[in-house]
Amino acid sequence: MPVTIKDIAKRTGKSITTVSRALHGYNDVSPETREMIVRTAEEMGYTPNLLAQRLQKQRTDTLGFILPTFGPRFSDPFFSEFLAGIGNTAGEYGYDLLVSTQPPGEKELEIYRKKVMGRQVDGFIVVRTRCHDPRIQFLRKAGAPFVAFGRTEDDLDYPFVDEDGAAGMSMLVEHLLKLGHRRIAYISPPLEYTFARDRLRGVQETLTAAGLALPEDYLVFGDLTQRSGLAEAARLLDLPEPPTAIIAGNDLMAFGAMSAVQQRGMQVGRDIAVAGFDDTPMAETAHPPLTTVHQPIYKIGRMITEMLIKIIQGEPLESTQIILKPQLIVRQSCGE
Amino acid sequence: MPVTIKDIAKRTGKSITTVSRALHGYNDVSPETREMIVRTAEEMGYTPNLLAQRLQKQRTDTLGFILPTFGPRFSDPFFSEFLAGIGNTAGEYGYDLLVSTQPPGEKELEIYRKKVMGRQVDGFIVVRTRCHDPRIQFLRKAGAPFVAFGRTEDDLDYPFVDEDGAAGMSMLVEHLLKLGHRRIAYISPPLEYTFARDRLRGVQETLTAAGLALPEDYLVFGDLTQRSGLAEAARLLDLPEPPTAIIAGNDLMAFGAMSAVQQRGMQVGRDIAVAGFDDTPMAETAHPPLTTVHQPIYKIGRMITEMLIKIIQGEPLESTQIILKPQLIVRQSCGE
DNA sequence: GAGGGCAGCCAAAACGTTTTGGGAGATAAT
DNA sequence: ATTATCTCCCAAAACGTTTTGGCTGCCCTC
Repeated sequence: MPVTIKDIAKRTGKSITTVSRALHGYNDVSPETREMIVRTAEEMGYTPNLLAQRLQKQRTDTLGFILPTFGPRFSDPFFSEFLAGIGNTAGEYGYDLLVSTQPPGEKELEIYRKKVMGRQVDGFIVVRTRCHDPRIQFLRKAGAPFVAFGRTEDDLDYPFVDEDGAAGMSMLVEHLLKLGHRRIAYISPPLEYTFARDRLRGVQETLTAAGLALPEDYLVFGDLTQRSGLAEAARLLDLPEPPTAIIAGNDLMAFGAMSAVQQRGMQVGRDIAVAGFDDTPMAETAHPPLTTVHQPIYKIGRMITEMLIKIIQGEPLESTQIILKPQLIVRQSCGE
Repeated sequence: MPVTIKDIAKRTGKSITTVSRALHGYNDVSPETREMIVRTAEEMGYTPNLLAQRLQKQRTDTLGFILPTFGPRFSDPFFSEFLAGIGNTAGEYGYDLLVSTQPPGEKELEIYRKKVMGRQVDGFIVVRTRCHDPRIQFLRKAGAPFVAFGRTEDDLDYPFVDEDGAAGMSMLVEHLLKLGHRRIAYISPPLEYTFARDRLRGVQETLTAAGLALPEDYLVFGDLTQRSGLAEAARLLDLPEPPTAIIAGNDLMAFGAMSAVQQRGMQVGRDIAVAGFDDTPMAETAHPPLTTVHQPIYKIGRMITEMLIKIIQGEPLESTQIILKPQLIVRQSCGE
């Protein structure tokens, strides 16, 4: 049996109220009584029952996060880092983190519903926003606090942090153009994701502005995994007129593309340029080091968590919609 | 105001008891009443308050998992996959997953204490066991259900799943010996981890059995990151008599080692062999594909979660201490 | 010596459930 | 006509807290 406040009351001969108030530092308890209560609490190894506290307080001090897993062998360095960001921040502010893993789809919304309406979490962190995201529509309607990583295409007013993916891609394409590339291909993430559209738009607009275009067979689609990056890059390389540069919509697919190039005995950075997006930790230590667009993933995790906590606590936010300017990281995978 | 069972009682004119029992399918409620109650509950958008349910039931239906993050840019594909395994399994069994991120150290135990004693979780999943692991000692003493991924060196009786790291390394070293390598170096994870000792032992014993030894300058230590794999491999390659094969204690460090080799203009698999351990998804799509020892990470996550849930529910386990036989995955990073 | 103010304490309600231990009324068995 | 057996229902306690709205003495002040 765990020891409760009632046990302490009995032991000290004080009332439940007094014990509770003593432990919380109210000033209507005499110093001696407080001291005695605190001491016995410690002696008896008292730990408050968080469930009871929360039920009473009507707050859970818990943040919800649903990790979009795709298939069993899910492994995305992006999310490890993001999770570290929100986990550490939540911990610092005294919040817990309730994580569910769920592929997008049918049951996804049901989880959000259950957690929110069952008052299991105070707020949600939503990632990988889709163009018309049912999760955001639901959370808005339910009046639940949340912050999203990424925008939707519906013109809704809700708090989010996002990176300017179009600008990032634009910088990347400019860089490749400057290096003399004219045949640039793009491996896009699925277009249901808003960030995928942004990035694609960045690629297309910049090419168009340079008097080029993104030919149909230079635009292929991967599912964000390394494996699909390899497969799609292979298809590009096997074209009658293969590209001289391949941009992938995220680092993971870029790594796959690098492997595809190398499998053909070519050298990345010399024979063909490969670039990614995200700047995951591996980009730096890959061979050759990957030219990519930096997203401060960990920091974004922190920002989003802090925003969410402020919203929950009713504090005002300086700005509710934040779009970060990307940064081009030039390494060796596109040559000099 | 969320709608409660009391509201339904008022609306239907039935008692709170009856509403609760109707919603839970007890058979002492007439079919008509039940039907009516269920209908109004739905109409009113009732969702049970999980906090209240849990307080009453004295069970949280929540599993705890503390993710050991090292530094802000934490990103370990191993844990993504493991997390997917436990997350999905927990979800299937109706359990929630409470995740904390915490570097090993001081405050670590405090978190375990708070979650367990505060009755916030029904049980814990412990990973990256250390030789004398204070977490395991604590959980045992507290009588909290838990299952560990990995053993300790204390001879304690507690449920765990582990892979036979020594056997795995043994197979790997045998493989390299068969390929003719005699100068084999090893990048070890920190020896505070039990798995690191196992793997090192496997390397040493197999080399010794072959009449070789692991010279002192061929044994270096990394911190499991790709970056440290690169740095340590660089040191090995700069030795007056560099090794012809480098084994890394995990895949991530092996990737770093591959980069170090390639940076020196050498070709992995031809000029020098590199091998890893874990068989993370990237091993297959790396260039060259990495020879490594397979750990069914996702499946282990599932197994551990299922074991923990059984323990919590008081069901008997077929076996409480499981040691999996490893599997050598030969790819191209060690040549033919 | 009445009144005010203060320090220190506490009973009871509340949070939203589930479960216990009945109890009323109808029907069936003796 | 009594007893037993159902069927359907419910009041109240319990889970472990926090908070509200007191109360009791004591000391001061006039």
